[in-house]
Amino acid sequence: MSETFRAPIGTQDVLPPDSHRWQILVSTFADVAARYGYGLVHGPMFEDIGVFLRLGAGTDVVRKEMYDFHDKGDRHVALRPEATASVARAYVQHRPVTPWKVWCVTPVFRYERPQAGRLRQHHQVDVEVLGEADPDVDVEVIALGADYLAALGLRRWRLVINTMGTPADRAAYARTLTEWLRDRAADLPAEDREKVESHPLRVLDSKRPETQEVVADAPRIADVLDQGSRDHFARVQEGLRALGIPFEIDVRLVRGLDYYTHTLFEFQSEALETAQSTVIGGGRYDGLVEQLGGPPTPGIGFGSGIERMLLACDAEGVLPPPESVLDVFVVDVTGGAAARDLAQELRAAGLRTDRAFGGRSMKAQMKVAGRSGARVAVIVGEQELAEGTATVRDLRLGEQQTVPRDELVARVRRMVEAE
RNA sequence: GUGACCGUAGCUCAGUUGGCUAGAGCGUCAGGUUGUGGCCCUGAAGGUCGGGAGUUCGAUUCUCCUCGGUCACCCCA
Repeated sequence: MSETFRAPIGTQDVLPPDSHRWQILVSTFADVAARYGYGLVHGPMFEDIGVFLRLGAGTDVVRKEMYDFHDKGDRHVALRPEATASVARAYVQHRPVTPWKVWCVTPVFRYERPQAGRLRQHHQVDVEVLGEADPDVDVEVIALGADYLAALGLRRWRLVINTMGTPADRAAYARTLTEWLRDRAADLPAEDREKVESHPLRVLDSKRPETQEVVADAPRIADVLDQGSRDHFARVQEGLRALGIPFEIDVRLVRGLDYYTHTLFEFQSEALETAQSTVIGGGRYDGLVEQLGGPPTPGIGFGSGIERMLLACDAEGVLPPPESVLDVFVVDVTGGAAARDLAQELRAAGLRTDRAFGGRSMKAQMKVAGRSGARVAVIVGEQELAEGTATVRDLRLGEQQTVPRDELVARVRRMVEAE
């Protein structure tokens, strides 16, 4: 009977004033995306599960982390485990003119064990460009990410890039690597040994030191890339250098989604002490649209976790302290009708206004007014009510004056605007 | 999915070698003024000591299970 509930494991409520910080991130991202000419897209938070299965059977996100279920019409659907597949599906469905440059904000669901910087429902801002294979697009997308970090005021991060080449390059490399690893499997920890046949690339970026020792002189992807892939990657590096965006190449950077081709990149916060430090991650996915039933269409994009970016912002102390969300607070000890009417009048004039309810004492109402952060209190007592006036108090200076009602809005506005 | 640590009021935490009505600070609410906040003083509300089972004369304190939290692995934003 008195059972209580909490937010589900790995989810969180975002309440004021913290929700304000969210808005800062999203609006900052929106500004940057607009500066690059990207349009906003909204889409369903769930899709036919087939959309996500195209991410690849070797992907944990698909294999074991999906929130999937059968709806009342027995359709097998899944909550978004990432944004790219949904956007690609929308592209196939609507066939917009290319290059299609879009961004979105979306919740993302993954059935994982939560830890610092990782949730079962988190939120991402995301950009995607479909229909353009030019390596300059890779550069633009990465530059957009760097500008986002800069706009937030973050300085302690590094950009790591790598290339997977074409799907053929990738497959060839995986074969080469498997063969090479087979001979050394005995030296690998059991967890990584299991991946030799199934996901050889994942052995490369294992965190285990024993594995890193073995893999140190493994064959490199660069050794199998075709000329086109080499040229593409070279052009990306050239672009980043030209734009003054510092980066490092990490030949062991793999990333978990199977659909990546050519350029892969991650922005990692160096201010975060946690194990999860990637704040932006993405790459090119030239085969994905085709796998979703569309025409051969190149694509590239990245996702950036809002919660994790907030952790990075905290670690660098870059977000401004929350400012007051109110201009005026109306105190009325004559029954509340005056507060009701004056508050609406002030709001109609564009002033951010709140009031006390419940007919509390003036002292109690003043306390709420003080706590509200409003610059001005408008006070109506029996005296003001009788003479058609209101008392206007500057809560910061502690000075007040009684003015006729028809001068109220103008007076309050002047005080709010005054420094 | 695996492992470690943790679980006392809304929040941050005391506490008892197992034993009378479980405490503090902050917060909330009400007073200290006849119409006034931020400081100060007083008081009040608020906890089945996460839940269940066991050991015991007796458990918030010991054991087990479970749920939840945190962090790490895995994986990823």
